[in-house]
Amino acid sequence: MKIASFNINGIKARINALADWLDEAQPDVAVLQEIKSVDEAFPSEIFEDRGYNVATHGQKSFNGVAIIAKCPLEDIVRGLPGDDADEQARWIEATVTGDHGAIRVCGLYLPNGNPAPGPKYDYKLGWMARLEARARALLAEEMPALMAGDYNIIPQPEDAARPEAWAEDALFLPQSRAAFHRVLNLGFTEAFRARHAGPGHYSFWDYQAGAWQKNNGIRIDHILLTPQAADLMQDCRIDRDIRGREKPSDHVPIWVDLAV
DNA sequence: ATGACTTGGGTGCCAAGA
Repeated sequence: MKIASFNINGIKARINALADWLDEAQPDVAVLQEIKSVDEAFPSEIFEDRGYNVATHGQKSFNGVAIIAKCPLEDIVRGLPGDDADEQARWIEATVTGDHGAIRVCGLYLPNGNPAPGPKYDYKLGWMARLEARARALLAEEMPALMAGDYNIIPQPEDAARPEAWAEDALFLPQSRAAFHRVLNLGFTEAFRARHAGPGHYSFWDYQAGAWQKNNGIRIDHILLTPQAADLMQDCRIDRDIRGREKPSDHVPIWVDLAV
C-alpha cells in the first residue's frame, strides 16, 4: 500500500498538477495539506473520478487538510485533540484496510510558528505538545499507524541546503527540533531517514529568489511510523521532480510503501 | 544584508507562508 503526503498549497490552484501526479504516482492513500478551502468548496470530483474516497477538514483561506483513499475511510477524526478552542484545521485521521490488514493514517499540517518568539511560536509549541500526546496514544494501540504531513520542522542541519540561513527560524530553532525529536523518540521511525542517509534531500523549495534552480531547499515533510508500521515498510521516497513542473506547489510529495 | 514569489480573500491591496 502506497501512502503519500503532499502539501499542495491551495487545491484550486493545484487541480491540474494534482491530477497529473495522482495519475502517475497512483497512491493508494494520500494526505493533503494546505487545501485552503472550506469543505463545501473542495473539488472532490477530481478524486472520486479516479476511484478515491475523500474526507476533508477545511477552513476558509488558510490551512485545511484532507485524506483520500482507494479503500473505504473508517473512523474519521477531524482536529487534533487537546484544545477545543483551536479553530485551525490542521489534523485529520482515518483507518484504511489493505489486503494484509488495517493501518491508522494521520495527516497533519504543523504550524509554521514564525516569527519566533511570539504568539505564533507559542501556538506551534503548544500544538506540538498536543501532537506528542496523540502520538503516545497511537503507540499504546500497538497497531500499524503513521503520522504524515508538513511538520514545518528541519530536523537536522543536513536537512537544509543553507542551515545557517535558518538559525533563527521557527522551523529550525533548538526548541522546535527538540519538540520534534521528543515525539520521534517515543518510538517512531522517521521513514525517510530509515532508508536514506546524508545531505541533499529536500521536500520544499521557496518560490522566491530562484530557490529551486539553486537547489536551496529544506526537508520539512515527514512520515513517522509506529513500530508495527515500520516493520511493514518496503520503500520511502520524495518525488523531487514534481517541483520543476508547471505551476507547482512549493512542496513535493513524500511517500511510503507498506506491506499492508 | 536584502530582494524576491504564490495563494486566497479581507481585493486591486493584504496577510501568510517558510
